[in-house]
Amino acid sequence: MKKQQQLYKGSLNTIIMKLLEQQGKMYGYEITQKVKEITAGEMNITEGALYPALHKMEAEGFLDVEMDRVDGRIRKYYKLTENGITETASRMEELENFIRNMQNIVNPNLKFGY
Amino acid sequence: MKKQQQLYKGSLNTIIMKLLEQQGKMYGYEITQKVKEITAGEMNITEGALYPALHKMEAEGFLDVEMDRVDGRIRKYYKLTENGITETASRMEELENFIRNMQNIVNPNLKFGY
DNA sequence: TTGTATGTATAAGAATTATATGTATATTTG
DNA sequence: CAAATATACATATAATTCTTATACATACAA
Repeated sequence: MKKQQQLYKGSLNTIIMKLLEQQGKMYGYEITQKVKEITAGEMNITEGALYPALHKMEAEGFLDVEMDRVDGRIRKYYKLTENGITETASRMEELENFIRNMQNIVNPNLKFGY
Repeated sequence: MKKQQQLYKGSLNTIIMKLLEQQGKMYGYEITQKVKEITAGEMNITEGALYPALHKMEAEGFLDVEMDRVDGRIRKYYKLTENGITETASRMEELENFIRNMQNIVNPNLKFGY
C-alpha cells in the first residue's frame, strides 16, 4: 500500500482473500492491478507486501497454488482452500465490525450510522 | 488493540486524535475507557500501544501535555496542537477514503454503497 | 489479602509493510 | 534497432506498529 494509506495496515490479507473469493483464481500481478482499478489508483499493493503475504497464506493453508506458463512467463494462480473460504468470511465480519466501530468513534451522534 | 483487531493496525493514532478533537483534552487511561465504551468492548487499546503512540505524537508536535495531580495520582492531559488539528482533518479524510475503497472491494456492485 | 480499578510507563519480541533490488520476457515507442 | 515500459515473480533490509510482559503506585472491595 502507499505510504499515505499506511494507517490501515492489516487489510492486505482481507483484500486478497475477498478478491480471490469473487474471481475464483488470480495471480499476483493481477491482484495488484485489480486493486488499483477498483480504488481508482488510491491503493497500490507493492510486491514487497504482496508476495510474502501470498506465501504466508499458502503456508497457513488458506490458499492453493497452480502454475501456468503464459507467453513464456510463469504465472502462479492462487485460489482459496476450504479453510481459506471460512477465514475469508471471518475476516469480512472483522472488517464490518472495524468499520462500524470507527464510524461510531468518528460520528458519536449517529448510533446506527451505517 | 486486541489480537482479533490486529488486522487494522495504524488506526490507533486516528482514533486518539479524533477523540481529543471531540473532548478537548483527555488522559491516557480515559482514552482506553472511552474507546472501550464506544465500541462496546470490541476494541481494547493496550498501554503498550497507547503510551508510545501518545509520546510519539507529542514528539511530532501534534499533541501538547498538561500535568495534573488528582487523588494523589498523576494525570497527563493531552490536547491537539494546531498542527495536530490539521493532521486530524487529514487522517479523517484518509479514513473515509479507506472505508470507501474497502467497501468498493467488498461489494463491487455498489458503486456508491456508502 | 487478594483481586480489581485507576494511572503511567518501558522492554522485548512478533507481525506487517515499505523500499530497494534482482531476474526475466514481451511489447511499445522513438 | 535501442530504449523504455509493462508484465511477472521474488527476496532482503529496515521501519513501523502492535502484543505481551513487566514495573511502580494508590484506592477500594471481596
